[in-house]
Amino acid sequence: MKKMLTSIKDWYPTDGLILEDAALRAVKDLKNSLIVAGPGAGKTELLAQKACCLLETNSCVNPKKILAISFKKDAASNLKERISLRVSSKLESRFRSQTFDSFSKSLLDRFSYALPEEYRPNSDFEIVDNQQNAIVKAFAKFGVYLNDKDTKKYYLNNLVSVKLPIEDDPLIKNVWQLLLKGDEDQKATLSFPMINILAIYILKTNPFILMSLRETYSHIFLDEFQDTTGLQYELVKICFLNTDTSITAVGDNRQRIMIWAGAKRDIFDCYKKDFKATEYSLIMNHRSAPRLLEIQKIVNNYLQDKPFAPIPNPKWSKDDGVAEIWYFTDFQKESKTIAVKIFELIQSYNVRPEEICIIVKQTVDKYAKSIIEDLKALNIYSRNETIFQDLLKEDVVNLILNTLKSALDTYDSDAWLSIWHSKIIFEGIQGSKNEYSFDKLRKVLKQFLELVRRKLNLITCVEELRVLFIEILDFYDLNQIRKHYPQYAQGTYINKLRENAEDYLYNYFQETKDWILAIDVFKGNDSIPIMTIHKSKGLEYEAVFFVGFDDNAFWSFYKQEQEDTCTFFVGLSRAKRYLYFTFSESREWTYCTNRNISTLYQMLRESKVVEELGF
DNA sequence: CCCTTTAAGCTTTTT
DNA sequence: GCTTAAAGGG
Repeated sequence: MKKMLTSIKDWYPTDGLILEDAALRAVKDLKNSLIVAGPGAGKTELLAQKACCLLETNSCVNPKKILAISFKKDAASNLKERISLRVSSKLESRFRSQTFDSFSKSLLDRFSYALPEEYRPNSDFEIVDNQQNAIVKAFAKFGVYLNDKDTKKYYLNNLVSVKLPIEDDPLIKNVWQLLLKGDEDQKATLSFPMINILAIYILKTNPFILMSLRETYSHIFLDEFQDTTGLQYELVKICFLNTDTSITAVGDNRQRIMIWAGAKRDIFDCYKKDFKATEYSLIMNHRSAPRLLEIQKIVNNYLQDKPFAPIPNPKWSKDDGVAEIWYFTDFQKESKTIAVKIFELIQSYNVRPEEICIIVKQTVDKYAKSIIEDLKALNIYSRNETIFQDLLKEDVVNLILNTLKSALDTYDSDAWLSIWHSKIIFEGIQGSKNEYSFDKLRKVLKQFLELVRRKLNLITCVEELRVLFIEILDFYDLNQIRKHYPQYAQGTYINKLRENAEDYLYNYFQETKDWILAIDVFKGNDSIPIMTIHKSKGLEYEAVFFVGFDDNAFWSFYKQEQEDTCTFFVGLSRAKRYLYFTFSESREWTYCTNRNISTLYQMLRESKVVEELGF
C-alpha cells in the first residue's frame, strides 16, 4: 500500500519539541529566509525540523536534495545526526551536511578538469594555513619579501582578493602559478580561501557544472550565517542567486565574533536584499534560567537598539539561575575556590563534569594551569579542550579508538557495532544476503581484536603503539579508508591525525596505567572542558566559570568594544543555570586591573541578578 | 655574552 | 595593553 504523503500545511513536528509560531512559519517558508535568533533559541533544531518537513512532505521533491553548510565540522555532523534520528535512511540520503571548506574543496576535487590548464592545481597539492611559510617563500621567489607584519598582511590579502583569471597583477599571477603547480623545492600549496576562489572560477566558466549543482539541490541551509566571509558569500551567490533553489540562513548578529578573521560585517543586510529574504525572529529560549536571561537582556541593549525579551522554558521557575562575580587578590586562592566549587557542584548538586565548563577569553593555558592542578588534587580531570575537540571528531581516530575499546572490553556494544559496520562497508558486503560471508568476517574481526588485545598489553613505549595503530589501519585497509572517507583521500593528513592520537593516548596510558581508562580520559569522559569563548560558541553547559574577567584578557576592548562585547555575550550565554565570573589582582605573570572593561561589569550590575563576593 | 630595544602575537575554521 | 621572542648594540 502506498503511504499517504503529508501536505506541508498539515505538517507538525512529531517528537515533542514545541516550535514557536515564527519558527513554524520559517520551517514552512519555501522561499529564501533569514532566521535571526539569540543564543539557546534552537536555531540548529529549527534547521533539523525544516529538513524533516521538506523531506517528509516531499516539498524537497525527490530526487532533489538539501545541502546544509556550516562552519565547524561538529556543527555539520550534529545536524546530520539529528536528521538521521528522525527520518528513514532513504530520506536521510537526500540530506547532505558539510562545512563551507569541504563544500568548496569537493567542487575543486570533482571538477578540477574543468579549469584551464594554467589554473589547474597539481593533483598532489597540500593545504596550509594562509599565513604559512610556503606562501611567504613563494613571494620571496619573485623578489617580494614579507618581512614586516603590514606588508605580509597586505600581500596575503591581495593573494585572495583576486578574481580569476588574473589579468593586471603579474606578481600575484606568478605567485598563484607557483602555488598551484609547485616547483623543485616545494609542493603545490593551496589555502582554503584559494580553493574557494578556484571553486568560484569553475562555476563561473562552466555553465553545465553550475546547472547540475542547481538541479541537485533544491534547498540550502546556512548555519551561523553571521560568520560568513565575503568570499564564501560570493560562492553562495554564484551558485544560487536568482535560481529556484531556496535558501534558509540562520544566525545572530549579537554573536558576531569573527569580524577580525574576515566575517562580512553587513552580511545580513546584503543577503536580505540580494536574495529578497523574509526575516523571522525567534523569541523562545530553551537554554538559560530566567535570572541569567536578565543579564543577556541588558547586554543586548548595549549591542543593539532592538529590545530582546527571550521567553524562558516553562520548566524553570522565575528565581532559577545563579550569577556571581568573585574577586580575589591572588590567583592561587582563585583556583582553589573554583576547584572546591566544582567539587561541590559534582558531589552535592549532581552536575556531571562534562556539564561544567571553564572559559577564558583567550590563552587557555595561562589562566587554567593552576586550576587544572587544584582540580586534580580533588581527583577531577580537566583539560584544554581545544586540542582534543577536533581530533576526536575524526573518523579515523574513532575507528582506531573503537577498535581498541572492542578489543579490551567485549561488552562495549557501541564500539563493536561501529567497527563492525565499518568493516562491512570496507569489505563491500553491506546489504548482502550471504550469512556465511558475515559469519566468516565476524570471526576474522574477533580474531584480530584478540590479537590487538594481546599486543596492547605488551606495549612499553609509544613507538610500539605506533606500530599497532598502523597494523590496525592495515587491517581495515588504508585504501578502503581513503576511499570511504574522502577527507583522507589525499596527502599525509591521515598520518598526522594517527600520530597525534598515538601520542595523546600513550600519555594518558602512562598516567593511568590502564588502557580502558586511558581511552576514556582521552575521549574526555568525566573531564571538565576548558576552552576559549570562541571555541565555546554553539555549546551549552549547566555551569560556566568565566575565568580572568580582567583588562588583560580583554586587551583589545578599547579598539573593538562592540566585538569584544559580543564575545562577552557569547561566553555568558553558554550557561544554563550557574554562571561565575572571576577576577584576580595577581596572576602568575602580571598584575591585573578591571577598569577598562568597567562597562562589562556595569552590565552585570544593571541586570540586578549578579551577586558580588570578595575572597 | 648580556642588556636594551623593537616587533609580533593574542581570538578561528577548514582535508 | 601586556607578554614573549627576536634583533641590535656595546
